[in-house]
Amino acid sequence: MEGVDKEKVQKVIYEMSKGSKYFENEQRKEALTKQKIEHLRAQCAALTDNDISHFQKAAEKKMLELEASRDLSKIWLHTDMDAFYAAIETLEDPSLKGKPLAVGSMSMIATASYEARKFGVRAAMPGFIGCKLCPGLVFVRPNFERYTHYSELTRKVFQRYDPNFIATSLDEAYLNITNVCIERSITGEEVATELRTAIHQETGLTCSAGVAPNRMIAKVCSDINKPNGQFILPNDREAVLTFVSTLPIRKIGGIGKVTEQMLRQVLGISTCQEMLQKAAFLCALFSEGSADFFLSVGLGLGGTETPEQRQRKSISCERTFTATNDSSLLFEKLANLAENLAGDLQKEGLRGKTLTLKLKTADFEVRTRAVTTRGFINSKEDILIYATKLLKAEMPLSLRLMGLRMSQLHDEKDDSSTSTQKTLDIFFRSSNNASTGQQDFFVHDESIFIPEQRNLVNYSNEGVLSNPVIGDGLGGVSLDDVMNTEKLDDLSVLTSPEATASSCKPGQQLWIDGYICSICGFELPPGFEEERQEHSDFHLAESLQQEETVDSKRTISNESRLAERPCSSTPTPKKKLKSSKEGKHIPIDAFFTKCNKNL
DNA sequence: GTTGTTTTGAGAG
DNA sequence: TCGCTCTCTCAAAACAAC
Repeated sequence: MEGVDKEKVQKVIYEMSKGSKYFENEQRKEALTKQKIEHLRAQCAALTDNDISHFQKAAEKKMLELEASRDLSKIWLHTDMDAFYAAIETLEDPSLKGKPLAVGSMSMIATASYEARKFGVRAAMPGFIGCKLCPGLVFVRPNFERYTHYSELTRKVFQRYDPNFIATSLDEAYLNITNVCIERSITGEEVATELRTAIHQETGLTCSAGVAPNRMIAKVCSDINKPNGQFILPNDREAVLTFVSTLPIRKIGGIGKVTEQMLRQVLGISTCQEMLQKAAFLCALFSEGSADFFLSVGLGLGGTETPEQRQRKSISCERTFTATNDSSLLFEKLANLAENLAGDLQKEGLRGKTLTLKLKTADFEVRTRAVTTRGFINSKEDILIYATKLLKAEMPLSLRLMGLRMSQLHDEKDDSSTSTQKTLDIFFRSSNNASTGQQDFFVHDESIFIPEQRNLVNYSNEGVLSNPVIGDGLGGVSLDDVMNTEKLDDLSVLTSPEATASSCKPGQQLWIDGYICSICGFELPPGFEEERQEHSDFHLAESLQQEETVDSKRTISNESRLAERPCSSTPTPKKKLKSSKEGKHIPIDAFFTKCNKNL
């Protein structure tokens, strides 16, 4: 921003931050970045002339390929609303007009008005620093319903120019205006002017626009004449190359503070064009994907086709709070998060397999710990079981943020769920579920089939349930249960040897209808005598093993229980390799292959 | 033993 | 007194397949 005393702003930010835990963490992160830079420098120095010549050839080949893919036939427009949240608040309350305004709180500013920006106040800045920079700063709490309403109004306008426009946030969108330009014989510039006028008429808000042959450049262009302006780059190769020749790499979406530092300090790259000059080194030092991206940037290439609508890959929630090491408070917050996440999953009809616990310590260190469950889950109770295990493994610690994310999603509406029918363990489990009502925690044979659950089954409690049947994924686990280690570990009774042994007496094994195993539901027609015998032996061995281990398991101390970690999570140090028996998942297909071979 | 794939944690944007 | 949500990438470890 012009007129901002950047030095003064930097000094205020430094003075306000130094000595804080946040600041210390930032320094830690900077040290890590320096390490990365040193590592890259060493790699660079180790390159021989031969290496460089090899990578130069590879880079030239890649650049030719990329150049061949250049498409100048499309016209893309990027729009960005000006200080969107602040502008809406001013529109709704005209008394705010002309005042330095921050939408957010003392903790964090989401958007600042242009009057506030003159003082150096900006988005993603803590409110208390904003106050210091601009003593008269007016704060307004965010009102997302309001912003969504206005966003919808802008989208109605976008729709008229490109029905398949790509909204990247409430206030930004990409429009492919090629057809509009052709059909109405007008230029991209005329479309941009018309669209911005329409937005203003229909919302009372202003926006900026950029027009270019691809999305990457269009986004850069929309920032050039902000606020309430536009910039048009013609669909001409030379114009594009001239444009990027002096363009600082930091202007490109995807190149942030760390990448900028690495490219500048290791290879001396600061403009997009310099990417091409150092192409061989980019290919030598970075992964293929990264190198391709950097070279595309150097050539001014970007997306020109409207991408297919992507499916959601994860769903999460997280909350920041006053740092605490009070475990009861932390588990209470965890329960709230589990409830929120379950609600969101159920609202969208989704279930997930991988649960990730995110933690931010009082020192701002961020950790994630994940567990992959055997089946798809979405109930608060199931989520809480796994989340609690993950959190317990990290205790004790002082936290200021916790979050839960579910990934490897599966749409409930799509019940084909082929992925759950791939392995014997799931096969066995599902057949047992049918008779017991259990879903995710039934263990037929802990040592073979369910390594993730070993922390649940390695020790059973004194009180073994006479009836192992528990409803939908251990429903009804209360906060008290979660808080109480003993109670939580009582869950092991679900998978206790007694619980399963009672249903696994080999002598009672019957082939229902002549081919369905009454214990696990596995189907083996008469004629597969050898396999049927093998199958019976398996259940016999299983039963004997369980009986043998019952007593020893009961004697395991509480200490060893606490030392257990969720097996699928990967805390530091990484989990040990399991023995083949412990960790082996036997693909059901493989079993059938074997059967066929024996025919 | 080698190679390819998946999982996990970390971090960028 | 420094947020929330989501996607993507990378490296290393774990694991499967040959």
